[in-house]
Amino acid sequence: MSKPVRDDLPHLDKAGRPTLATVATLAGVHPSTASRALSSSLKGGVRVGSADTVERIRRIAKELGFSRNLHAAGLRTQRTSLAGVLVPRLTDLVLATIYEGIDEEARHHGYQTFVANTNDDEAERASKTDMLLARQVDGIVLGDARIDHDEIIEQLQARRVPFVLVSRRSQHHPSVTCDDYAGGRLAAQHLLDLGHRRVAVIAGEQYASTALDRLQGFADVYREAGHPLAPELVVPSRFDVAGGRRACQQILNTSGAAPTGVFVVNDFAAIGALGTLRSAGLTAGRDIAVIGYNDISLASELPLPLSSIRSPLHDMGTEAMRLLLAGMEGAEMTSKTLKPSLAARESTLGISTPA
Amino acid sequence: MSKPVRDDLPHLDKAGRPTLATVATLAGVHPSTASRALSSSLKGGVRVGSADTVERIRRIAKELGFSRNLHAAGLRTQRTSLAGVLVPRLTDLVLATIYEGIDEEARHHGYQTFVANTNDDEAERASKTDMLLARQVDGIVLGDARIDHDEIIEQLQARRVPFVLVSRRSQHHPSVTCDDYAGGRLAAQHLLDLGHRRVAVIAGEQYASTALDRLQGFADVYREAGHPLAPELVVPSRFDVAGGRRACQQILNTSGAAPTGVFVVNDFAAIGALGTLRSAGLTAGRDIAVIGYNDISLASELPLPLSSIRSPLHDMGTEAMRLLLAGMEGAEMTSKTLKPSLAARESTLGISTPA
DNA sequence: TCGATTGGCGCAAACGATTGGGCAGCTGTG
DNA sequence: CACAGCTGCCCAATCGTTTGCGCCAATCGA
Repeated sequence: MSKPVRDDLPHLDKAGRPTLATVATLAGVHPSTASRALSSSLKGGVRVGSADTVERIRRIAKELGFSRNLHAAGLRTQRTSLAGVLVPRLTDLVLATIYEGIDEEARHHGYQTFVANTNDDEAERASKTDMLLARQVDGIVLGDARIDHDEIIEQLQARRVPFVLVSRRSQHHPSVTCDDYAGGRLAAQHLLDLGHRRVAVIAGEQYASTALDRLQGFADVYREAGHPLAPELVVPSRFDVAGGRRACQQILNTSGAAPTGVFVVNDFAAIGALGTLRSAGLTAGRDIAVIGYNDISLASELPLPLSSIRSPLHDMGTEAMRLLLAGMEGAEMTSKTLKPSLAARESTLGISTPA
Repeated sequence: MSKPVRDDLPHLDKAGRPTLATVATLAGVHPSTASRALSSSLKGGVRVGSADTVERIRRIAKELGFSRNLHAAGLRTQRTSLAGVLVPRLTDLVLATIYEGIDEEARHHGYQTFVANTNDDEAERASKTDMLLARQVDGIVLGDARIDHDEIIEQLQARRVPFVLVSRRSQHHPSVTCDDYAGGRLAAQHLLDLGHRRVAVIAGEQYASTALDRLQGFADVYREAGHPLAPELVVPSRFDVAGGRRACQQILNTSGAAPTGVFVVNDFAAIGALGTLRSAGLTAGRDIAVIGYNDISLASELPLPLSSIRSPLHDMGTEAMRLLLAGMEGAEMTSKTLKPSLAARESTLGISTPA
């Protein structure tokens, strides 16, 4: 990086770090000249000084370890190179992976991201959104949209802040999602092919389009095949391990014929379900088939490898950011849908004993 | 939140959002008065206007949905209320959990956090640090410190930026960590108590104090017990699932007597190891004991519940932020060490077949 | 009635960077 | 030699907010 800051320079800021004026003074030019010299690398060289002046300024800036105050620059230019990201929780690996995609793409385009958890809570969503706006973000990626009436989205529209939804869609707003309906159908067809006629669904949160669409696709396939789902075997749940555990318990407690297969709309919840089944003395893959959703990296490595629907999480993030970048430049924003695929493993195929 | 922005107001910013001047004009006062009225809630009411003026200004601000431009404010006050956080990767649940603790505590004290991944890569660490400094953060939490020579830390010291390490320690720098040495000893004592004499260690990255300390504690107990570790059974690894898988494969390939137990310094790597064992036809908990580290929420829910050393991740985050806050106020910073504990489960205790 | 005190606000200068406009000094041409 | 055109840089305004200083009017005491 750079040499330590010296203490005997002109125009240092209060933290003792060099400012543009420091560089300019040392180079014997006006701050405006220094500004142009340092930013001409970014913009096509219009109105930039002579080659040796530019060279000298750049060298001095580097020697000083100067880095421009992005807030001051943003104040002047009205652009912060900041994109806000709102997610339910970063400890949810699914969202963390999407976020990494978002951030990666943002950096490739000179943007930085500011991320915050909302815990799917309305009050938190509102306050975190306000926080992002107070930080003057140039645009927002929303990872926690609600399917129906979403106040936050309306706020953003009213304030004309460019935004894009990711993972979850909401009405006609621009979004990048995985085709959850198709994914639900994939899961259903897989279980159906294996001969499962009576199946349960651990259905996730009912305000999330992901959960709803996956269930819808799944239910449609079973209905079309002449085996409509039993309503008591479709139970909502949280998306985490504990949620899956509870929902699975509820299914096991249901009277009537036990299901031979379970579709869990989220891998973490599926792991919770596996835990419950184990506690109940059932072996997944033999006594009951279990298929999850998202195909997180753990799924294939579990002591009992979990069948799952793979969705391109990282790509969803990068695509979402790309769409937002387009939107911030005033382009039309058209939603994008990525394709899921099936990853069949022991939890549905049965247990293969290796040699 | 607030009403939509009107278009016919004075002094809107370029994005059409109201500024302090908008509020002031509508309230018929000078911007400085408005500033004082709106910030007196924060600071003990010195030099603040009459009660009804303040009231009127606050009401108008709320009606307009005014929120102050934090960058402009920071420019003036030289304090951004921003803390930077550097972590190896947010998709590592361990770091994500620590980060949540950090962020939570920060918000309680009116700070926001700006987080970035460094992938434990020196170049990325440098550029992300520069980025945080360009954003004028008031302090930094480093979650990716190197045990030995750490350039980033020296930079921060030279620039007099308050910082604190979390999870990993480095020399004498202020840090909040879990007592990894003690944790390593716990794991060793557990395996020793169960009768394992020949054990392997999947030892993690050798630049991280967490990995080194855990191994050291583990090795010490075995040495003291008269069963020093076989060097070929101690293999470094990445911290993720794939890293554990590879390291475990290497251990299985080792000539000589096979170990009866494995200590993996990280739960994700432990899950990878479980995958390898399963592929090799070995059943963890019966053929070989496996114990991980961190006790992530999944560990207890796995089809084969994983024994692990629990470390208070969330608390480490909050404590780290507390320490940083103290440091930012100029207080002395003294490192803190939290205590780990043992969570023994089937992967070491053996498989209990439920009724 | 008048001077001293004080409460309530306004004024203007910052903070650090950017940028349109403009002013020198140079070269080239007729 | 005069003038146009160009190059290379500076000037000053500006972004939105904060804050030391000081003004004005109201209140009080004598």
